Amino acid sequence: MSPTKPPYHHGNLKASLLGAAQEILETQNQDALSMRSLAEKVGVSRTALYHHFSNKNDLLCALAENGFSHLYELISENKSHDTPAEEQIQAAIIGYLEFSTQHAAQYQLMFGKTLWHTEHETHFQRYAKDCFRLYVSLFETLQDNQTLPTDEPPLRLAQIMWASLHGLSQLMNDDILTTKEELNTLAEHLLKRFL
Amino acid sequence: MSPTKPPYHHGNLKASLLGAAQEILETQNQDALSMRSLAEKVGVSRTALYHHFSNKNDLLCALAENGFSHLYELISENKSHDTPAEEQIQAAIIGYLEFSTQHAAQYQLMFGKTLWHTEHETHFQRYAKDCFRLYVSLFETLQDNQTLPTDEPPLRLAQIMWASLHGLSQLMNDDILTTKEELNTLAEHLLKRFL
DNA sequence: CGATTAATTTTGACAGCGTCAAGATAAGGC
DNA sequence: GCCTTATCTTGACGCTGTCAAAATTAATCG
Repeated sequence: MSPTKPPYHHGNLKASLLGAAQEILETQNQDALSMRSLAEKVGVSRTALYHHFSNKNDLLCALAENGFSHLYELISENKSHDTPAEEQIQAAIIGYLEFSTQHAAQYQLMFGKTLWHTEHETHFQRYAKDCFRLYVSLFETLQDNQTLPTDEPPLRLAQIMWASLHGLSQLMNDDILTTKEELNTLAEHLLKRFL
Repeated sequence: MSPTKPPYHHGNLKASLLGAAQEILETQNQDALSMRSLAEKVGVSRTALYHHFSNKNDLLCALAENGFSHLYELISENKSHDTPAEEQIQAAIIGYLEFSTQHAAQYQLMFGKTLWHTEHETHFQRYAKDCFRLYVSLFETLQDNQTLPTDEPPLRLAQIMWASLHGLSQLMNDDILTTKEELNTLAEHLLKRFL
């Protein structure tokens, strides 16, 4: 019947689950995402999920990792472009804030304590750190360009910038900052402070 | 027997509950704080709490408000002291980070989406905003002192500073920044960037 | 093609959660 | 001392994540 007929049992459940979960995150908030509601949305029984994710935390990790891969591409794009250096960092800031505010629930997940407070380093955490390393290298490039001051190591610059962007994102997503305009002017001031 | 004997039924449950809840937040994390476990810890039945807090959210608001009052005093102290202006802002930064990292779970609560994403403005939110206003006035004073540059309105300065501190706090509390030393050096760099 | 193995999904169950309704208890005001 | 009112308990409901065991289906091998 359908062009992409599910091959067996349900079909490729894992992908469907991730897609449906993402959709819940986009349209509702994080605690609307329960294993049971997700199962129902996809049309399988409550425990079918546990053959593809060992537990809820595992599923959340996968979703968060998708988020970091999104961020990874965003940073990559900015690096490869042949745009002026000053616009590059501007684009990085704007891009970051757009991502964090347009995918608020997913962003919350990516930086939430749930996935970071673990005994051993997880695959997800390694991926996230790779993402941050790429971010640091962007700052390195911009220092070589003389776009950014070189009085501090690129790691420090990147850390402070990330922390500031993270703080702004959180305040925005938690409705403590109220308007998008407020966010934009703050982003501008932040940029000015760095150049 | 005891010098402060509980006057009736259980005693002053509300205060006991807040105390016990605070203790859970200090020693464990936020999701260890359940209405039922709290009731058991204090020695009453599950639903006794609902005569003092209309629901769990209400209890969390009270805890978060305590946190803001802590922050409020912290800022007040810095303002009243006759210390040099430059040390004032340094103390404000250090004090903020110390509070946010030493009371991580409570801090999470204070800025978590749960308490901020509401239909109408709550008492808790009004209190928090008062706290922020005091913070802004600190920046105002420091601009009058010529300690801080006056090219931007104090509100913007305060917002960016708060966002940066908030971001640092979150990264630290979520174990994304790993060491206290890293936090301290970042705080120094942040201060340098503002002066 | 048929039988066996392996992957997948379901049903049933358990403990924990927040919270409502109804009843029990005890304190304070008259 | 009675009555009102505040306080607390027991019972219950629906929700959650997750385990064990059974059932179903696909893949594989002879």
